[in-house]
Amino acid sequence: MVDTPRPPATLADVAERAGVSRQTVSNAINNPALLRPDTLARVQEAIEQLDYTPNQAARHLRTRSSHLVGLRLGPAQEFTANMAMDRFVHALVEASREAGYHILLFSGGRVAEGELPDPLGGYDDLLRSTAVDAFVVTDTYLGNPQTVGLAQRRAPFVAFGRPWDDTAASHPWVDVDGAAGVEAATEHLRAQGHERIAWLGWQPGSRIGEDRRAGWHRSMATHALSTTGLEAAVSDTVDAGREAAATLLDTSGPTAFVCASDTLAVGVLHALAQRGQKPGADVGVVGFDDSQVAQVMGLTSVRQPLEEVAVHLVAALRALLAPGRPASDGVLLQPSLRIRASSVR
Amino acid sequence: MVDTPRPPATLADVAERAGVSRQTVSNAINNPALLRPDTLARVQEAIEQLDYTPNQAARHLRTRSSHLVGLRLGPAQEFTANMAMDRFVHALVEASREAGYHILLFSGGRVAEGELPDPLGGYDDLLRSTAVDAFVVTDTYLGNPQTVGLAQRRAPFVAFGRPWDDTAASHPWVDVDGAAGVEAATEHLRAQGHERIAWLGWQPGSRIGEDRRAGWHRSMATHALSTTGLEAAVSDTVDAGREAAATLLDTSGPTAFVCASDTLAVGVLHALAQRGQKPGADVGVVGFDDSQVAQVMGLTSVRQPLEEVAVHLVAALRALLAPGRPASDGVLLQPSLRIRASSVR
DNA sequence: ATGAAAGCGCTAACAG
DNA sequence: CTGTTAGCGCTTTCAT
Repeated sequence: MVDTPRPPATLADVAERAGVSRQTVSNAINNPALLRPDTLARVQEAIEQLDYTPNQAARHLRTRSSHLVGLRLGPAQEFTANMAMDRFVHALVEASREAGYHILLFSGGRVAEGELPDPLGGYDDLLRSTAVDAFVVTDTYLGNPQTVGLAQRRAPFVAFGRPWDDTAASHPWVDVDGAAGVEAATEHLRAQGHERIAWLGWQPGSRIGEDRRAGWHRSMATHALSTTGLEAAVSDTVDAGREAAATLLDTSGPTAFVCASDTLAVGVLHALAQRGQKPGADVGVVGFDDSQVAQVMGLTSVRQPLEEVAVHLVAALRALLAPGRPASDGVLLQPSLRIRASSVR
Repeated sequence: MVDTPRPPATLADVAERAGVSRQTVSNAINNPALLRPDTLARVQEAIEQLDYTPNQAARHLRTRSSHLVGLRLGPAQEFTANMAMDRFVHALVEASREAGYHILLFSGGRVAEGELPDPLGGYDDLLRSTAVDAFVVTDTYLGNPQTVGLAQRRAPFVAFGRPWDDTAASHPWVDVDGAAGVEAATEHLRAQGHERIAWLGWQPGSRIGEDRRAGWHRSMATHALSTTGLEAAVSDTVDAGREAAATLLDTSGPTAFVCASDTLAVGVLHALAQRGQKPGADVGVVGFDDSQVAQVMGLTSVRQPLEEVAVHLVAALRALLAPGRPASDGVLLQPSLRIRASSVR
């Protein structure tokens, strides 16, 4: 009753069945145009009948290409980055599939208390063991030791995130224009009649944070609105956001908040609830990331086009791995604003 | 100035450098006990100097084991499942790493409007092409066509999720005792003095949903509390949860809600906000999944031990792929209750 | 304890 | 257009 799990068919099996040589079968798969139509048909029929699928390992060994792309899941990813990571991974898997690639997840390894994570942890082995063809690097917000390190090792990779201050960088990258997103958010609040629009951002040192703040500043300048006393820089937690919002409300009476993250925006919502003020009607609030939290709480938020990011990353990957390496380049995509109750009067 | 990217060292390179045969180097890596200490040391030194890492493709071809485990990311994952997926994937990657496995993500493929997704979409090719050694199957909540299908194909896999009604199932699985989690949640609300505790669940047809509901029912029975008029079954959205909660509050005056998901619990919070009632102080609310949303909104929630689930899954995987296949078995883990403001008076 | 030979399944290069 | 030859880097016999 037990149908013995026969070993999968090989090229040789197909060749024999179709009455051709192994090479011809190989061509039928990788270069069908080279075959005469009738031969091709015969081979394809044999493939069908034997339910043949090429052995990846053998192909990989021969062609030195695994069609695998490595993606490192950070050691206990930063909360903020985490909020959108899920969507990004989905998008990347989908985009890769269409290009014939699979995503290989790996971990940076556990980081001991008080130790800095090895920025290249895990990359090296995967690369040298020829387990992956290339990497997608996402955590460029840490500064960019990994892009530099990978470049030194001549590892093929594409980055989600600009090479901010590394002018020597010469790898392909895709990023989202955070400043433009925040600017649109600020414009939106202005259009709702707000003039005292506060910025709730992160502590200095994050290029991403500085970029987003710039969008607020630009918009305020455009409308000749004062920004003095209207900003705070805190760590990316709900509590920090709540406290900072409360202080700002007490000291300089903003009527709206633009935040560097949904997390901070939720903090603002908490502060408003504590004082019995209604988001939207009383005080406008906009977050960043369009996380599930924003969707569920009715929080207006800047949404990164992660699906598009993924498609561009995969396109860059293909170009990178194709024979004639074209010049590296960067792509900057525009986010969109998801307007919900928290910013509408 | 360009340091030519020399091809990685091979076994032969190491052998030559160490003055031994290739085979001895192979043994040094896979079976060090076979070597004389001094030979071993010499080989290891050569490995070090040449920065040698075994070529995965060659090893894979030879041993027929890729050390890759496939995980399918569902086509536009159900919202609920999604909320905890991120944490699970992290946990799985981490657990796999320690066992020398990597996670290969693949997509079920896009599902056309109105079409049912192919439950085995993507699995087959990966398996026959020897790209992965095994699978982790997560979406058993769909019923379990994939476990049945995979079993038929004799594909090695372990499941996160019980084989509910498939008594013939003989694969290893790990699951979380949802009923126990909900029971604990209900007990907690009872300890807070609540007697009219409502259940807000999903529409029938989901074994997971029925299981969770059973926990509520059991707890209510234990305390001889009536459940009549105290339950609603809706689809898993915030709006549906809000409406159902409002109706229940109007018709049968519950003082607390236990919900099948955080999504529904958020709906309850919305309903309370609309009537000016305070979660915790006025009406107790407990969700399920301990998602970011719960953490950020101060929602008490049942938390699945996903890290532990991952560890058990990987252990099962190792046993499955090891020579002497031990009998399959299941593991049922206990969730814990994360108590926050929404359930405390 | 070490070495020699064979071959996993495939494709690149060349020959016919 | 099709077939032959060779070899990717490794591990598994089987000798020594």
